[in-house]
Amino acid sequence: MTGAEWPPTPIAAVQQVSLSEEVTARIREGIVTGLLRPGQHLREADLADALQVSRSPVRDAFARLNHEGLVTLRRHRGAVVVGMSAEDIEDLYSLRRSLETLAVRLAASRATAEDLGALRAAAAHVQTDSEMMRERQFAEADIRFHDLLYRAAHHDRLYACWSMVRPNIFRFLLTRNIANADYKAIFKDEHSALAQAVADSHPDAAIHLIDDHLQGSYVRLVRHYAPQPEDGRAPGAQERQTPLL
Amino acid sequence: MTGAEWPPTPIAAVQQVSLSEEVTARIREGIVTGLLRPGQHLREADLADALQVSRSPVRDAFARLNHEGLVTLRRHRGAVVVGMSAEDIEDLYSLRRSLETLAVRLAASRATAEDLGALRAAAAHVQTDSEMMRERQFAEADIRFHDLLYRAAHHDRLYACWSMVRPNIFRFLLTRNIANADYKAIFKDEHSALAQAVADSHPDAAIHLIDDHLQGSYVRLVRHYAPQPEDGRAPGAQERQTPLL
DNA sequence: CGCTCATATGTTGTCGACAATCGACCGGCT
DNA sequence: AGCCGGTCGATTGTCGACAACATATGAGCG
Repeated sequence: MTGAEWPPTPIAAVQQVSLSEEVTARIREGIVTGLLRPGQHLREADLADALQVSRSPVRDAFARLNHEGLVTLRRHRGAVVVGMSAEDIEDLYSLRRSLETLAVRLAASRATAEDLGALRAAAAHVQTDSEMMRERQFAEADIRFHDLLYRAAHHDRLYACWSMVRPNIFRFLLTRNIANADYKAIFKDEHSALAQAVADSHPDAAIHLIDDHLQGSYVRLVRHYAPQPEDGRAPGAQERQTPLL
Repeated sequence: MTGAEWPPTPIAAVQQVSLSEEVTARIREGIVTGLLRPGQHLREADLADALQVSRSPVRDAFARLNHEGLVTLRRHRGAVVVGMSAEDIEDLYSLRRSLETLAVRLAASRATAEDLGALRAAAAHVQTDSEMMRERQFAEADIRFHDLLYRAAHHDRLYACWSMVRPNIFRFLLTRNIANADYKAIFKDEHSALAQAVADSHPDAAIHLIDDHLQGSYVRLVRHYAPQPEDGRAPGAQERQTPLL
């Protein structure tokens, strides 16, 4: 009994999101969906105008997105949306493998009953309406499962590291069309097996599974990378064509 | 030829530090040295007054220190200096092992000649005036070596993760009196061997060395933890006795 | 006497404005 | 013609003030 879940009917606590977090989410959304293109210069005043807020929350959002690696922040020169190169995918996944290996090992010993239930539910949720899911929902479901995996590790700093990686993975999942039927089946099976290994407290098995899972995910991502045309940073002349948000 | 080092005489570029970074460094210094005690409530206005700046840089600093895990930030309730529990040490070192294992593996293949030179110099620097070094300098030298190790990996996001861990390790090194002659010799030997393995491009050997090195460091830290009296968060009544900075 | 509700206080979140700084453009000199 | 220095516009970094929120305090009631 953790004492945190009451009443039994899971009424989600109204999350009092700060305006900064809201702005951060909006801009992040714009970046991961591709509305804000790589190489595009983001001006605080413009974003503040577009979002009807002051520059302070926008400034705060830039700092957070910088920590997440979605924008680069140069002194007195503002924020620039970073591009996604093959090296980025490689770095992201090498880091993710290190982090997630630790996560599943810890989860295998620290996960509570609630954690395991949430994990199984997330893995099953992909199964239930697997056919009708659009790319966006599929990417969200995938991210959600791995997020629960990290949460089950009960390691705040590890989760903070994952929070830096997560938006980038989400961005990859959205831009590469990763959501076809084969992948869905693969993900469902692997997620379920992973949840089972964690539930059974078999860290070695779980580590092996997450390693294969991430390796496969990485391979599929780089396979989809080559046909992707013109993903580097824009030439610079046509940066301001798209509206800001 | 990287083209970044000229003239041959290494004139350090004057680093234009933002006021926010300066404030961040000051407060971080106060926390790691123990001037700002665990559990102490930090008010933006007080810090701003003490440092003769506005609240904006202090606010920015709080956000950074929150990312580093040195303070916790609660909505409308400000920042609180976090304590150092045995679980923190365990979590920090489990995370550090994952990160640094990846770092040395990458460094073994990506390190440039300059990286290796800096690594060897840092390892040797501990050797040269090993006897006269005070705890503070020793801790700085240790951190500096590992920092160079991460830099040699040329993995920005990995380095960002290390930047979150680093201040905490530094804090541990300062509060546990880790700087006696034996430890110095151990660190010198292990750092040198590590630098050599990286220089020889032997990732497996380097991984093994870093694993042992961190394991030994962890054991020494927890050994010094027990005799440490009253390190948890203060009872709350005597929080404001010490001056702010 | 204990509990609930309204008030009060202090702190943070947000805002608009000023000033410092950076990059670009232009004129003058070698 | 090429290079250097000065000036200008644009953008960010910092500031002080206001408003919103959370907690603490005290009165009223059962």
